Amino acid sequence: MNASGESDPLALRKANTLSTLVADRIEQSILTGDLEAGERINEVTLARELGVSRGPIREAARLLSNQGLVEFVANKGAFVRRVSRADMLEIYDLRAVLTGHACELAASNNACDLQALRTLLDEMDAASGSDDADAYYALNLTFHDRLVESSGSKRLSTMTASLVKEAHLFRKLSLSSLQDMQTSNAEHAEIVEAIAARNPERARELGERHVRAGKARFEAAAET
Amino acid sequence: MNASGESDPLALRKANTLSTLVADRIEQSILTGDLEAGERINEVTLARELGVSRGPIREAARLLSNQGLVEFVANKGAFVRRVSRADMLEIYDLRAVLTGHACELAASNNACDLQALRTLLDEMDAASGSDDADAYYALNLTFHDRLVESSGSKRLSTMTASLVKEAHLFRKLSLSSLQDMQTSNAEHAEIVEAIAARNPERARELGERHVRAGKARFEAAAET
DNA sequence: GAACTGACAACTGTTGACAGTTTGCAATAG
DNA sequence: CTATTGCAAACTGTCAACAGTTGTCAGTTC
Repeated sequence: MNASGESDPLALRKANTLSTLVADRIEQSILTGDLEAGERINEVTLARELGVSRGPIREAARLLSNQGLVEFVANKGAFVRRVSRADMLEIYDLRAVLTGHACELAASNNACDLQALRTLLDEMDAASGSDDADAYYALNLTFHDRLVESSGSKRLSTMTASLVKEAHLFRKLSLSSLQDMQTSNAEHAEIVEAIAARNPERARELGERHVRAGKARFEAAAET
Repeated sequence: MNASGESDPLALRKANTLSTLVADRIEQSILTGDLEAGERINEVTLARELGVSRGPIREAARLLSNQGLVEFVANKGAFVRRVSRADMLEIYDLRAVLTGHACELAASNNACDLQALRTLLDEMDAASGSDDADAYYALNLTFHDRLVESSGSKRLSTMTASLVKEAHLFRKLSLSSLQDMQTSNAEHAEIVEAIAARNPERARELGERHVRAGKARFEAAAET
């Protein structure tokens, strides 16, 4: 609501720099679809809109560029990344491999919060029980987030997060039939089990297979 | 007045923006050790040195920050990333997984330039034959580069490149005994063979194991 | 009527200046 | 002699103005 952000941002300005806040803002605009894929990010317009100068905007855009959300063209500016179907398949493959690795590490670690993961499993069951695809979708995201985080590898987390964000840019269809949700969550449960059982190989295999299954679902749904 | 800037940069300015050139320059300074790990990047000094203003410097730093070479602290500036031994192990694990994936893809693709890879194998053999660790090191880098590129996945390439650059920051020891070079290149050859034989599973397994072996060599050498 | 030319408008790239924060040093109190 | 406080220099964060580029559109020519 604060187009020229007042109370909240000002408090944060002590820790975070303006560029960071602007970056968050742009990121949100992109992920909510407020800024469409392929659209140019007009610096002066955005600067006026947010009540800052162009400097922080440019820095924020640079920050997002290496995260894969934004693309730069010299003398033409920053464009919201356009993600093709081929990109999506590539992203799924990478996520599969990284998720598998994360699960392997999580199964070897002591630092995995199984309780939290199991709670999310239950909540996702509830969501699919009431056929609430939106809720399931959100829970699924946080589940995968937690899963990767429990690997203990920060790099792995940021890599995955970046890929997930990029995947968001492909908006054609959000999938999730009732059937899909149920099988997906069954796979989740198996993964958590393997981690709890301290079986790294199996955890890896299941984690990788789960994302590959997601890729298959995507491919099936995106058949045109 | 560009301290050691010549005619070349001016020609490139048409295509690339100043920020990009500055970023390349900084990256080089970091990788050659000109800028030491943990050192702060002084904006005004660097700006004066390169004959540009602070804007491009800041943007370049932002560009490098998401590449893992530079770290930002609010109101304190940009620091050359400090890479610990634990970081190195984490990086090795990730590289192992990604390299495995790259090999798998390369074995499934038609777009793999086997000829180039084999040439590199020979050159590395020659380098280890004359016990030239530096040459081997450089060749090894390009070999892995080519290998990952032949996966056809651009994202995979940039991810790996980023990790490799980060690993460069850990300078303690460059490893490579004669023995290491020979075994390492034998592994390379096996990988190329598997790719040529169109055996994705084996290629993946070998690629992953090769980097893991590198990790083991690193651990053995870094024992203090 | 179609193709080319040249100016104009909109935007990005870059710069130099201003404001706020951090840090090190020096003076002072205990 | 040590600890604390206050100041000043250095540096980063931000801004507003200038310079160069790109794309468009009217005018001209064939």
